Amino acid sequence: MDDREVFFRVVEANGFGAAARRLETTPASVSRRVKALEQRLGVRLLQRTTRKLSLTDAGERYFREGRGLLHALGELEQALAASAREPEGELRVIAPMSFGQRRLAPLVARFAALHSKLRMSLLLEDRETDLFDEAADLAIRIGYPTDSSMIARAIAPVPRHACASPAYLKGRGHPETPEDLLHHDCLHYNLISEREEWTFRGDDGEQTLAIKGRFCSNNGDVLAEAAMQGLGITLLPDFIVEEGLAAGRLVKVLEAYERAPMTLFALYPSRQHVPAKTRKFLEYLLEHFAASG
Amino acid sequence: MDDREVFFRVVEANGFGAAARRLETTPASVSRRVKALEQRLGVRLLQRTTRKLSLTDAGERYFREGRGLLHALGELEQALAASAREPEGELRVIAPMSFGQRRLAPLVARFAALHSKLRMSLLLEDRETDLFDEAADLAIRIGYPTDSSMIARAIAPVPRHACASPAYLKGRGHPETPEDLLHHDCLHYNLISEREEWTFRGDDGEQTLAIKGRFCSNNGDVLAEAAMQGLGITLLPDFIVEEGLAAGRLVKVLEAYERAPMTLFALYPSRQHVPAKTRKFLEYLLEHFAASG
DNA sequence: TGAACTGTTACGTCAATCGAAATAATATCG
DNA sequence: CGATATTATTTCGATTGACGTAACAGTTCA
Repeated sequence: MDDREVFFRVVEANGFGAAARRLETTPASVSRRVKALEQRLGVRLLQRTTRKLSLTDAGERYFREGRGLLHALGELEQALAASAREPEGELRVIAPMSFGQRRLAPLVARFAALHSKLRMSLLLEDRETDLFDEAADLAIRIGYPTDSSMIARAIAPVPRHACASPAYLKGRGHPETPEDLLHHDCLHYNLISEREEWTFRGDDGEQTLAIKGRFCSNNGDVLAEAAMQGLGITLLPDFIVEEGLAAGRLVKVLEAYERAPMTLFALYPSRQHVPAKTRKFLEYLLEHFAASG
Repeated sequence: MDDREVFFRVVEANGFGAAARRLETTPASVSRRVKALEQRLGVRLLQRTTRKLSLTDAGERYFREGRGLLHALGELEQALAASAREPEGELRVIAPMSFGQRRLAPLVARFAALHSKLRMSLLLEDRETDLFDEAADLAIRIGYPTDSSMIARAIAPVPRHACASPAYLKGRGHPETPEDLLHHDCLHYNLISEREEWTFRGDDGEQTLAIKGRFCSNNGDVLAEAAMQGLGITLLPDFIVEEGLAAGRLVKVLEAYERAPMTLFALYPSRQHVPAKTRKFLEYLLEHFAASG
């Protein structure tokens, strides 16, 4: 409690004892606080006998003008604290392009609809962006967390499938085991990992293959499109290839093998005092992806 | 130093270390203060890496709006402290009627002329007034201090003379010794002391006489006038009787005897944090009465 | 005159705060 | 690419400061 606040309460309560009761402390403490304030200002604020109390000129002015200022400051601080509880202001989210367009955008729109005080901004970029540079609150990533100064919160596993176009498979043959991929053109996604390696697990154990190919991109849709054009085999999240699969333009391969786990992550700056907007959005994401499997 | 101030300085200096240097403290302390403030508000204000520093939404708003408020509060406090140094506002002085009219009024006027920011109020009352009731800063008294909760500052001795009118002395005779007064009508001033006693000191030692008379008043001019009308002998300050003496309407008696000391006092509430207006006026009074003997 | 009330002071205790140094993390420079 | 310098944070021991209790002083009211 600020000394100033104590003084104002003494004036309001018109007495040290009364102020002490309202502040839930002792008259001794109140007396000391007022004394300390007077010492600091070098001005006597209250003229006091044991029985009567009156403001000096300085005290009168301090009460009249200072109280409003301190009160405004308190209001401001309370508003800030409230902003930590109720989402408001702007929530800036960074996400990969494909995932952002297909999965995040509808969620973001619905979340924004839930919180009228909140403005949302969804930045889709297929590169590792700095949360500071973009002044973003949250980054959605698929793969593995790399930035050690951020908190990485796993949201959901990302199912993937290896696929290719029917035409490609007709020409190059169906791979039946992971090793068969070594003789295929593989379309590599170069945002998540620099190493061109795919990992599969089947009945015969886990295998990591240094795949090769003639085409790579940092955009899943581009890879999917390349696959549909017959450029090779891709290993992409289901949400990217599901359209192509449904349309028959892509066919799953090596379905019997479990693909290396990929995870949908949210990265945010710190674990202490996460703003409500960020926290609530995270909860919303978790809820949604838990429900949708 | 307020935690808030520390935070604002960090933002201004754009760094904890830089802020620490300006505040003449350690980065450790600054870090703790900011952390404490964030804890108190429940909001993270600064997003910090070891290298970069950026304001959160809350921090931005707090800095933008809060800084002005705290600054205004600081300005106000500084102005109050200054008011303790330079006389301003209203200075309310209580004084006895006769002394106020004859001696104080010109001084008050001249003092007010010296300080343009000061308004002066001179209340003349021949009774023991409460400084609180009158909201006064200073009371001038002649005699002895009685109110123990006030500081009594002696300003100057008050010379007095016993006088009577020539007519009275012609009819009742000149008193040659203090004891002679027991057979005279004495005009008593009943503001200063309730006891009707006068004290004289001569070659033969000190004598206190329980005087008696048929007339008393709480106003010196009334007593002087009564004396001039031949009602008896008065013992009054020189500033009251000097006109009558000069005009020959009063004559001094018992001049060889030293009268009991009376003193001009100033009473004010407390010794700590005396406002500049009060302090300066006291100094002015002391200076003047030291010069005029 | 005594009882009840009010603000202040004294004092022992305990927690908050401080500075110094160690630590962790990250730009920058060779 | 690795070493260094810079920056924020944490730890630790010591000190300072704040608190409540209780005694005190002065004032009002019955």
